[in-house]
Amino acid sequence: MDADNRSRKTICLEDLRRKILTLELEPGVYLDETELSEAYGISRPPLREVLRQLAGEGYFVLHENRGAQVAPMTHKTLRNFFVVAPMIYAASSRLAAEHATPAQVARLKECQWTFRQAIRTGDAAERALINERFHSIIGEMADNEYLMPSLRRLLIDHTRIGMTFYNPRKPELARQRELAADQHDQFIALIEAGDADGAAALAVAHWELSRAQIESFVSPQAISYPLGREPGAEERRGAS
Amino acid sequence: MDADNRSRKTICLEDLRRKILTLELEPGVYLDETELSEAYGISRPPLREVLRQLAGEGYFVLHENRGAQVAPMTHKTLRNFFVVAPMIYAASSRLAAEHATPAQVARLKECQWTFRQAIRTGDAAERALINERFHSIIGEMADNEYLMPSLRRLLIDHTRIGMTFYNPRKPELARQRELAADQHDQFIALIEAGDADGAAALAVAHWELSRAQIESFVSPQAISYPLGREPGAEERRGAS
DNA sequence: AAAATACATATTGTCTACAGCAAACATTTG
DNA sequence: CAAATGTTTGCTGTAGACAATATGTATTTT
Repeated sequence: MDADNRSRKTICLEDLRRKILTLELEPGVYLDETELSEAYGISRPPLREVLRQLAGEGYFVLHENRGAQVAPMTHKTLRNFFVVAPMIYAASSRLAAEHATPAQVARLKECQWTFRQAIRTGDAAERALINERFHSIIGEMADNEYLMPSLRRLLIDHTRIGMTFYNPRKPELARQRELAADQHDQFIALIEAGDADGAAALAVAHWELSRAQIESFVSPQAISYPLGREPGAEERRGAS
Repeated sequence: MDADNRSRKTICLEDLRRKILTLELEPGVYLDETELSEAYGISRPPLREVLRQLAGEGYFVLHENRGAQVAPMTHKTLRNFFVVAPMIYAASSRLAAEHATPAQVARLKECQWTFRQAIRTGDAAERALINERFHSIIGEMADNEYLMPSLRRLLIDHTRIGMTFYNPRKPELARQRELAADQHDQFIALIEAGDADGAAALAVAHWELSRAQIESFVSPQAISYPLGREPGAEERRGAS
């Protein structure tokens, strides 16, 4: 029945995840069940199941009688993210180094190879998705069902934040991406060597790189105003 | 329509949670959708939505074409739990002390009052549920959507483990419960005072109490065999 | 003219009936 | 008698039709 062996329901699930991660579906927007079910060629009951599951994973917020809203990103969201991310990332990496199986390491290497490709040829969305998968695999290596839920939630918004603050005009981002990719290689080496402390430390460093990148967008360098004109004066004039 | 203002679907959701937390539904068992839907007076599609959501929260594991299985508890489960719990509990308590609102503190106090009652009059299941609620409220106080998923998952199994290793024959457990209740009072005081470090430290202490209790069941004190008879000799004789 | 209420419309929530898959049992054949 | 295959039964998965609720608009009343 399916060209793929994946069912249409599974396709729907994965496609919605992808669209949310890449911001193709913007945070906060409401989706129409009928439209979606028709788009994926399934009826509304299974679609609603999919939405419930994705709500459980943090992709959607469900409002009674109001439908499914793509998980919004507020100012508080970003703050909370910064507070928890390093702890969970470090813990995941540590456990990954302790528990990773050879098969998982192979998968991680393959993913990293794809990531290198994407850095050069791919677009921002593709890079973001592959990066998400890389860290997802590390999460799976950690093999801890109590840590995974928070990690999953973090990766969703880490990916979306990365997409939000992406700007193709900034050439220094390319250098930072190379650096990130180098750190990925180090992750693989440390995990393969079973170096838990090293992996945890690298996770923090990797996080710092990402954080600095985000912060450079959130509070960018001020432009130098001529003479002593008040910052924001133009905006006020334009708004009135 | 509803005697309660909660819909029957909500009742179903909450009742399944309760039954799983109290081990009324044992880990690993498979549930029949038709039976359940009839029991709660709803049809199968909304029931399936409920199951999907609860699967997302970690109460169930869904197997394709095989139905819903109450989340099983293996040896690995327990190990993983021990590894992650102190970190997440400490982090939650710290953030709770930093962010708790007066209204939330009031709710926590009310919950603690109920807990004290339950220690004397309630049964094991009631105590377990109220304890779960107490720590859930602390989680809500932390107000961090990235930390909450793991905390929720931990509380599910913490509650179930507590029920598993409960034995009404052990009088020293009553003393430990009093101690736990005292620590709850300290939680309230520290959170109200905004003492983040204190709350985090108390979380670790509270965890240690719980851990010691669990461990006393997992590896109980050996009985003293008369003379030099080999441990397990009886079992071997019986088995052959 | 403005506000409130009633109605119409669109969307979510639910139910019943059917289709598909899997496991267990019976039957047949080597 | 054993093993393999066919059949049956009971469950999960899905579809389409119906009910309920919320929102927006139009009309009426003050």
